[in-house]
Amino acid sequence: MSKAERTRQFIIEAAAPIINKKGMAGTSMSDIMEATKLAKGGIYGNFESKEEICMEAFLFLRSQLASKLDLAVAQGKSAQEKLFNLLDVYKNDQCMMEGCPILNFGTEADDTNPLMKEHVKKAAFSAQKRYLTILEEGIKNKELSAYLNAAEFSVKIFALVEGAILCGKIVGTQQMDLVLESIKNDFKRYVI
Amino acid sequence: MSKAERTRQFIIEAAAPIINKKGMAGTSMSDIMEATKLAKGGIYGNFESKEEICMEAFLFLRSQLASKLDLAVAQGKSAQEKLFNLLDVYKNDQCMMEGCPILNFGTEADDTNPLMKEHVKKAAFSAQKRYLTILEEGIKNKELSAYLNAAEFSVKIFALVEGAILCGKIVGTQQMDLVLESIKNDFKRYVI
DNA sequence: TCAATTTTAGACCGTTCGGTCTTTTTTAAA
DNA sequence: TTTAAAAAAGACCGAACGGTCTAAAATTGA
Repeated sequence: MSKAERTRQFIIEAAAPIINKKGMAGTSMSDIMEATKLAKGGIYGNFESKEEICMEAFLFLRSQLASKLDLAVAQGKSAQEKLFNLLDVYKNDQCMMEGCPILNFGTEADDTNPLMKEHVKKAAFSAQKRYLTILEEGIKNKELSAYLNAAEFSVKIFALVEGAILCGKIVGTQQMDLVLESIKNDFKRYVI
Repeated sequence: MSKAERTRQFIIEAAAPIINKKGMAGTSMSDIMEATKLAKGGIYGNFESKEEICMEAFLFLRSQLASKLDLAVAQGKSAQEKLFNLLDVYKNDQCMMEGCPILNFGTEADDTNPLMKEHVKKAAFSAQKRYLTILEEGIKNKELSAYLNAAEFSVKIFALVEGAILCGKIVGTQQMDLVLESIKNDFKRYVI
């Protein structure tokens, strides 16, 4: 890994939480300069534009979150454990309190940035896919009722989780926890 | 209504959809000047700052949406009709496609603008309250099971609706419709 | 260790930002 | 219709914006 590659990665990781918090339009290059303690040249030597940094920041946040979620899922032995572990990441991980990048970047990019929107769309699909896999395996293993429509339910869980995060940001964590709990209750209806 | 009051209102209504779409940070005064065909002086004679315009824009969008929802609810005769009418506003009203102001302003304001956050919080509460009233009346009228926890379910509906809107923006309207339908199915479980 | 190369600093660029202020125009009461 | 008051125009402001470029510094292979 060359110096430039390391610096590039360092910039991405320093900028990502700021952009996630303040938004793409709301984050200035000087914010990123301050966070990295780098001068203009140090940054623009590694990136073409602020937009490129925003892209990479999103991809970084997305894969960072994906890793945490995948790990949580992997540690569950049953479908229920897998799903509940996953939901508990949202509930407990304070690093997550900056907010879900899908929610943050998605609401900002949808009308302004088609390329970013496409990346967010992919991220949403893979989040849904993660739910889907848990549910389908649960059905296959006879843990869950075959009457469960896994495809639909995975989208519903996704919507509930994103809605829960919004509740958490705006109203407070009690509401977020309440919604996350309701997902668990919905799920339990299908446990055999 | 004085000239100034009319102009003020005109600016708010012209700026609101732009701010809702591009975000507060992403909308510039020149965007607003272009939309209103007014010069700087015409705008700053009626507002102290861009932030004030953003505030008023949010309050306008919020009350505009509230009116539509309240009307839809009022036209329903049963609890089920009321709720379904409400959900159909989100499903059908293309004016709504700009996105829910609670979602748009909420994700941007949460870390940056405490006053705005407070207004969004109030809006979220009153949205939940609208669901709550429908549910509580439904229980009182023996349309809905007394076992329904109206307070919790109203928060869950709120989260699902906001999640549905996000799905609609990022992935597509089919997913939004799917989630909105799932709310109806959840609700039906409590219909007596 | 040294020289070629890569990487970073930071002065600099034009543009756009939000906001002010004086002048002109429009409004509206007499 | 006149005139005092209110409202809008648009030139102007300093600051901050994203981005460039050259010179200095740090890295790296020999």
